[in-house]
Amino acid sequence: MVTLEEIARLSGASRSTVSRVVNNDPHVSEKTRARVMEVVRKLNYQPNVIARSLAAGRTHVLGVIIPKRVMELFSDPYFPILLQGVSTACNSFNYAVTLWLADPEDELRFIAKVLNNGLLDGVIVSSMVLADPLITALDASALPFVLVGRHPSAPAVSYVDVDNISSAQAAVEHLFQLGRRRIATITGMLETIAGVDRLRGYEIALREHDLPALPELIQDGGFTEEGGAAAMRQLLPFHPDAVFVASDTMAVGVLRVLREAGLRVPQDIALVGFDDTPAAAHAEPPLTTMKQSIAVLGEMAVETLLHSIEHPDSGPRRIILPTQLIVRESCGAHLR
Amino acid sequence: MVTLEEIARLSGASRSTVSRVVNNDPHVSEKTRARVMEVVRKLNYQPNVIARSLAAGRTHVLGVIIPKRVMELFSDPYFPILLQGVSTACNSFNYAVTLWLADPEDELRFIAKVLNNGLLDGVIVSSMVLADPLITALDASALPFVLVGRHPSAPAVSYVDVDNISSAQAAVEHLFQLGRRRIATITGMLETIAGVDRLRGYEIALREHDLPALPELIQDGGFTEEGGAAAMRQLLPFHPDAVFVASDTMAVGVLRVLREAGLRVPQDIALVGFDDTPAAAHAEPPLTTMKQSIAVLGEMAVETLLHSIEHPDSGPRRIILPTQLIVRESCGAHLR
DNA sequence: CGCCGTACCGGGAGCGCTCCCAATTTCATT
DNA sequence: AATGAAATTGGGAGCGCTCCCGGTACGGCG
Repeated sequence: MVTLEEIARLSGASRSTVSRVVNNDPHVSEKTRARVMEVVRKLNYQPNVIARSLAAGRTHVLGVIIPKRVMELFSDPYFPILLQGVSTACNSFNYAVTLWLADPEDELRFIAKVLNNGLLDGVIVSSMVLADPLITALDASALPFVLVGRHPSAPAVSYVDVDNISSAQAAVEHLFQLGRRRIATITGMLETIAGVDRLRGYEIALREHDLPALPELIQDGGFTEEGGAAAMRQLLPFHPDAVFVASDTMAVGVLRVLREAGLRVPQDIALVGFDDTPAAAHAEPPLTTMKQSIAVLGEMAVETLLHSIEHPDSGPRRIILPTQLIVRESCGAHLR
Repeated sequence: MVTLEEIARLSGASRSTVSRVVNNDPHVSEKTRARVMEVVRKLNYQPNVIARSLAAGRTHVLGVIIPKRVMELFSDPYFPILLQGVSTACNSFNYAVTLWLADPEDELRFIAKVLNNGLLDGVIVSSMVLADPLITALDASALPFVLVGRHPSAPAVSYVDVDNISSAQAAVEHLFQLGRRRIATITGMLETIAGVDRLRGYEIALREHDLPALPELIQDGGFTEEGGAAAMRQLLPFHPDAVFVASDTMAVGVLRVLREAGLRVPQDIALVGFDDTPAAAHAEPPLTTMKQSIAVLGEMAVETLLHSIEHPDSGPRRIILPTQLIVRESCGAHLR
């Protein structure tokens, strides 16, 4: 292993100077810098990140914590895209990402291990589960962290999110504008705040039109394609003329069921989804959906986290990214 | 931060003794051990993994490298499940996992960074792309690594895989046994070895029955659901009586197209998939498929890697996990 | 009672780096 | 040419731990 000391010896500079060169410290003359760099390049020297971390007290490693249960939702492109955003941002800031899949069983042991072992400079938590003990523990620790998705039980923490409530409301309102009146909804997993918030938005939209939220028109689809299909089957006997589906993945399942039932989308029943995953555009018919930029969500999470690492006592930051209704065919807007 | 030294001071033992206790070294009397442990527990001491790594020369961190391009296949449950297997195994061996999404652009910089920075004790590579420069670099470095999926260009390395060739062959043979003769295939991404091998197995099965592999009956589905659907549309005019689909994810797309085309599965056309993802059982009709235990693949990768970390000069190991044909309805076996 | 072997324990060195402070050099200014 | 400030450089301490080596205590044996 090539060490700083060795570079120093070979370039005739001191360990300190080499360190300065490697770290782009301006207090080095151009001449020495060039001399040192040559040796660095020749030996293909790579600073040992472990030693650096120990000395500097920071590791340049961020953690992403994903509860195992949430991992089951991976078939939804949401998480992969989020991870990609996180990874991209980390790369550009010269940070590394470590992925932690939290096992709910040994949650406690896990928390202690992650928070105190000194490996992480900060963590991004995509806990979506309400009342997560992880959040409490994180809040009590000194480790900087940011949530992806707001969290009601953690009042004063940083998070990055979209406004699920008003986005859902807007999606439903769009259906109202197109003349639909018997609007159902298929909700996401209701242990997640996104699931709850999107339901909330649906209810508000109905209330604005002085309509009651009928229990038979609200079905849980659990954020999976299968769940969405099952929920739609429950809905069928009640003849909704439109459905707000809380994720595109579920909407794909819904479309399948409707096709099997011989219902035409959007003539017989209109559909609006959420997320704008790639599948939405390819669906048959193409899905009208509320777009959120999941990758950007991940990137912003990193930026927010890095900010609170650099400025430990700047207060919490909340970042709300915009959403946008992408009108395609499943809502029937093109028919009018 | 609680340090070893502090525990030592408070428990009246030396730094060394505390270290021994923490690391379960047997050369400590029960009395001192108990005394030390009490303080450890009271202060909730967690060893600093960074300092430990520097001193011990190993980090207890494994890397999983996934090329960004492969990441696009995340909508296939394959990767999430693989990761879960890796994560589970690491947890049980007290290792941490860090996920590296390799950007093909700055591949070189990336490789240097990962291989030499000292953070990783070893890496698991799920490169599926043929002729990957990563493999070459890894091979040249001293870092232990194991591939998930064999790699033809890397002869003497450890890997964990299933026998894709003979598994595919068996799947196609099953269709022959059921009386099908005009058997088509939808292949996976042919830049991946799994994609190539499964095609290979298909060809062998045909040859065994003295049938030529007709180009019009071989379509590329790229391992995605959409790709599978598109490939099936290409196949339709040639009226196959059976299709071997190289992944269940693609098979789901295929089923959709067949339904739209008014073809009955399995009466008009039989289907066999690959993987046995959860979707296979839920498909309509339930999908006959060649099952591989993806999570076990991940676990074995970890075990293999740890083995070669502990025994640096034990030769490479190749582990081939068994596959199993799961007969459901899409192949038509239940009709006979 | 003295000796030796074993079990247990403590301290020093060192992992490769950063950071601080002090020493040295350079250079503009009078 | 002398002076002082600024730029550059070098060395030491130390991050929290492991590992090695040597020391002490204790027991059994002749």
